[in-house]
Amino acid sequence: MNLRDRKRSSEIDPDVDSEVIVAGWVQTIRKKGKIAFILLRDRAGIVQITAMKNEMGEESYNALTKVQRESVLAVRGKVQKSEYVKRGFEILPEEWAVLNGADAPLPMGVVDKVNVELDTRLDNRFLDLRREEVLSVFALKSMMLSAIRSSLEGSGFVEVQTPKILKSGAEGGATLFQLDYFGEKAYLAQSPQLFKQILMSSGLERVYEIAPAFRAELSDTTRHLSEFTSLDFELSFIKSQDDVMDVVEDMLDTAIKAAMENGQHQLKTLGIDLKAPKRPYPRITFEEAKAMLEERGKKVEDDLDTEGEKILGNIMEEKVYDAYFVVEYPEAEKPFYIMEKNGTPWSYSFDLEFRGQELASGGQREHRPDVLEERMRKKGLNPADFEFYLKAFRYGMPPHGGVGIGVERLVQKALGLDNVREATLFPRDRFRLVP
RNA sequence: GCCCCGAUGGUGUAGCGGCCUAUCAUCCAGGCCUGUCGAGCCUGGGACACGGAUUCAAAUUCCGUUCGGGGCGCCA
Repeated sequence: MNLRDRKRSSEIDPDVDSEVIVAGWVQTIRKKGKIAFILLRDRAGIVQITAMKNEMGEESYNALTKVQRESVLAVRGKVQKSEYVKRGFEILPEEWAVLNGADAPLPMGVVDKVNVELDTRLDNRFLDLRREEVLSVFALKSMMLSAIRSSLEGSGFVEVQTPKILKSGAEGGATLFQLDYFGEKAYLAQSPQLFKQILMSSGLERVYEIAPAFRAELSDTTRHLSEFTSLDFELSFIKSQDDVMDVVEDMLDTAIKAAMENGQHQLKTLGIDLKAPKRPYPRITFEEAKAMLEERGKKVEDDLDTEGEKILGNIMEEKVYDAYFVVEYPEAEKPFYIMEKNGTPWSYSFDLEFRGQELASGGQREHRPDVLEERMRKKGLNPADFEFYLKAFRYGMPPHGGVGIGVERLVQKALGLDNVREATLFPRDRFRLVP
């Protein structure tokens, strides 16, 4: 039996194939005396192997029907049309081999009729991913990222990689993981922010990066991870932050439409009726948002809290807007690299909100070195610590802006998942470092 | 970092001081069945997180440890 000749379950055509080799995981064996039905699963689907004692001989039949669930099994056999089987055909085994047996009992059931808690699932992610609905999330994530890449490439963005081991962080250092770098203190990058901006000075004009970001926040919520995938981009020669939001909107729209188009099967598996958010995404100023919330009796101080975010999400949902921008936050709430709206307490910043949750944060950057240094001091930072960054601003830095988007949050919200960990293969959080 | 809550077979649970040699389902093992498809039926197997305390008696109450769950803050 040569496995190179194996057919994936979805490729078998009973009108054409008379004999096939299939291989996959044994999902269930329904033994019924002298006949047994084995459901063999591969990534593409499931085929039924029908084993008959009188055809195969007692010894082979007994051995085959004793194989443990989730073992890897290869079968060569006749393809036979059958009205008994849902797919219209079955495979009558002529030769079979267990490529790798599974221990029993399984640490968690793949098709058992009992719930499994997320924690148990994550401890046994390899088994969890054997479930079609779990795998579907990651197939859809891949489709969305692929669409985002083409969308950005089509708009003239260049993909870049920036260092994840840094001497200093983007905003000081409170949320950084510290590590030992040949005897010197170093940190894991919480964002590619400073490097994206340095690249604006290089003349690349438009760059994007899809890479991990690390946050040592002691957060323990359904929307935080210690390591997440950050989709960042930065573009030069913008007139205002509206130019950045335009790209974000196009990108999100493309990503969701790609999932709708290419992921129909997966969406059906998950039972999700995915719809692209209504465009254009409204752009509400912070002050307007504050007024809308206060109208509902919700006090707003300097920033939107989680409750405020959710209420605003509900208000916008009533107007059939799933996605919207909140723009011009108080500059005091925003990092040093954001441009102030001169003469006002506001800033040229925006958050992308999706059904009441922050998905992305961006804005126009301060590109004038003297103003930038002043802002750093205002935020309690020492410009001398950021010399490698400030240097790039002194020899020709174009006006620019950009954004950082949480990829797992995007997938979580788009697919309506309860927990961001569901959108992460091997999540890292405050309590989880393994697997 | 703060506030709540929880830990019972491999998995998911019932239990709320003595009626627990601990319930049910799933699972595993064995048996019956040649058309199953959440197969069915019969028999059997397997657990009170750890350490201490209270009590005649602790799965059950109390304290600590470890590990989880939800929320807040912070953020993507």
